[in-house]
Amino acid sequence: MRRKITLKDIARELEVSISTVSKALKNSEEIGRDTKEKVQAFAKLYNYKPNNIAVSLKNKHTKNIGVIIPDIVHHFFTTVFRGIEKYANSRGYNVIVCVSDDSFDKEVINMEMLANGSIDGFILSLAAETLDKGDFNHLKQITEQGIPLVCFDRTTPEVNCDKVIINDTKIAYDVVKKLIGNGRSHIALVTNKGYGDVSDKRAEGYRQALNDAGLDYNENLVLELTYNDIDEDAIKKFFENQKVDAVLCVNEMFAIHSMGIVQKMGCSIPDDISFVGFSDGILSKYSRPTLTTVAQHGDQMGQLSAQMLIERVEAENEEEEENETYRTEIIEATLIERESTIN
Amino acid sequence: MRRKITLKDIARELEVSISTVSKALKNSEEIGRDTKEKVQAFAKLYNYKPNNIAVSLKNKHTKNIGVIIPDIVHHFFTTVFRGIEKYANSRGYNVIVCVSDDSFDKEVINMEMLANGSIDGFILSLAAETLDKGDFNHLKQITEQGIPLVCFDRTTPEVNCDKVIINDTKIAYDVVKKLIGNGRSHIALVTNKGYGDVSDKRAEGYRQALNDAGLDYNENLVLELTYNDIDEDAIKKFFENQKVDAVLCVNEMFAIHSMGIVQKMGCSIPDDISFVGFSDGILSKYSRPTLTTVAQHGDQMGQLSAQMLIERVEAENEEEEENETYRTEIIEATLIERESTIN
DNA sequence: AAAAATTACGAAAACGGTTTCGTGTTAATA
DNA sequence: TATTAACACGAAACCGTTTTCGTAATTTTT
Repeated sequence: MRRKITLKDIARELEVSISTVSKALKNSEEIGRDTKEKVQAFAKLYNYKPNNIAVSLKNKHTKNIGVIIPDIVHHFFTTVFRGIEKYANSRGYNVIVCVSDDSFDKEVINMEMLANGSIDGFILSLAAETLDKGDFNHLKQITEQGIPLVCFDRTTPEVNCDKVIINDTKIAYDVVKKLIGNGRSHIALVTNKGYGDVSDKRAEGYRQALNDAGLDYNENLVLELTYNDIDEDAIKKFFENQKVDAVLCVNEMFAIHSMGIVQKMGCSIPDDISFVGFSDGILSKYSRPTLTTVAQHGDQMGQLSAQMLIERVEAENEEEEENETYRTEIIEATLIERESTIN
Repeated sequence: MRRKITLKDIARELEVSISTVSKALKNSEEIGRDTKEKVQAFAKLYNYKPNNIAVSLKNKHTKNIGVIIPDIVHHFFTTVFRGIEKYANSRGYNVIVCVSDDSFDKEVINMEMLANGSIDGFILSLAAETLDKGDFNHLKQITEQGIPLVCFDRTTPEVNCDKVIINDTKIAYDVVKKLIGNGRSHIALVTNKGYGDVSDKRAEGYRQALNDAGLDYNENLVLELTYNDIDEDAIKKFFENQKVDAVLCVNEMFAIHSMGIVQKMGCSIPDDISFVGFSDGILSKYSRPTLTTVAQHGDQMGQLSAQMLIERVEAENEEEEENETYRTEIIEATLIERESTIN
């Protein structure tokens, strides 16, 4: 087993000083032609590569970014992650991922683990439990320490940092408007039981669209479900008891389950009921009928998040003064129309 | 912005030496009661946490493991990753992910980036291009440097390292045997165009089962597709020209696409044709009909990989002598029967 | 009371780099 | 020829820890 070669080894072997070797490898003007060539040749021969850890310690940055997401087996987060990884890599950064499992405690622990020098900045999407709890002290601590933070999708107004979100309210509004335009008037909303921000915004858009069209907002047309434990009976009852001709679901899963159930009940999609979901995942493309859905452009979201983070990280390195004005970038969601709606 | 506090800061503030602080925080017997309490209280008050990078440099291990996978927006890899992350985290390790995008070059670059001190060991699944090319020098270099390596799923006999795979051949054999038992005799195989190992093993099981049942292996019953660019016309022609009453697909995508096409052709599933896929992903559960599929237990695979890696990493730390006998663990795949087959 | 042992701490090296500054040698200038 | 500038390199500090070893001061033992 050949251990990695260090500057010291090269210096000893070539009978020069460590600093000379270091400079020679950086092609410094300080070092003479011959010495440089000698050192570089030797380094190449023995495949010298600087030790990342040592460089990090010295330079006070790691070229690592920490990503904390609620779940990884989840199409949307996965696409965002790919965007992050792609951009980060292109800038020479590596990505450390931790999954919070939608747990507040895990989110806190993960952040603390990474905040002690392992990373230059964080990208995260809040755990459901954190959102429920409304406790964001761990995030505030991070930002107070001067560690850059970018939140995407599941964010909170309570913490000051860069954010990347989609225009949830508007797109939900547009979708419902469109359904109304298609002649639908009994439009249901299938949403998440009690956790905030994203679902709420979509619900808000839904409500506004109804309102603007002169339709009443009817609580009975709103079904709340739990993502990880979808209650099929509740769905069944809901559709048995309400007259519904279109459904907006805040995610793909709810849409797929609901579609399956109303189909079993003998309804035809989209003739009797139109369906629209959120987050254009793999199921939407392959369900029967295929599902009209709001694309959240996770890849783009990830890339943009990474870009914002890295910009801030590198700005911190250079300038002393910090720019305390945080940006909130909005990615335009787009509707992908498929068989589950009538155009 | 409160910068992170260091040992030096504490030492200065409390007018003791850095070593005393370090020892006091570790509850060393060397340090007197009073001093210890004073230091610990101060550290707690200012929320002192040791700098990971410095500790890594000193201790020669990072508590990071590098994971290199072909794709992250892919259910199987995603579940494996979750397993890795879960286990690693429980052992105090963090996970750095790089995606190779099935590209040889990216795989090499990513490994080199991480191999310079950033990680204690690798877990990887080979890029398709690497498998095609048959060039594994980058892996050999890694192991020669004494960096532990665990390969999962897409592995190669050419490199000596720990491996975690499923019993591809046997499960494919069993599945085909079962299809035959159900009275099917024109059994097709839909496989990957030209990349090795996993698909080949499944094909081998397919062949053996036919052979053992006295059925001829018929090349015309084997369809080769490209994962990222599925040729629907080819599928259509295939099923038009061959009499087929059961299909084994080496992945879920191929199965879903094929099912859709034969359904459009007027075939009934499973009455006319049974379908079985590999890797129990999200589509299998929600397709119509639901798809019988081989579960690869990605989560378990990930956990086991992480466990094997960490064991080796920590063994390296302690003992001087290395254990050069590598293990290959086999995860038992299981068939999940759904509507696409007759039981 | 002298010798030995213990206690409690500090100095310093080490991990592997980067970078500033100083200096001896040669080349250019006055 | 004396002075200055340019060149080529090395010493040493530094990043933030851990850890070995040395040593005053105190306590215990003879």
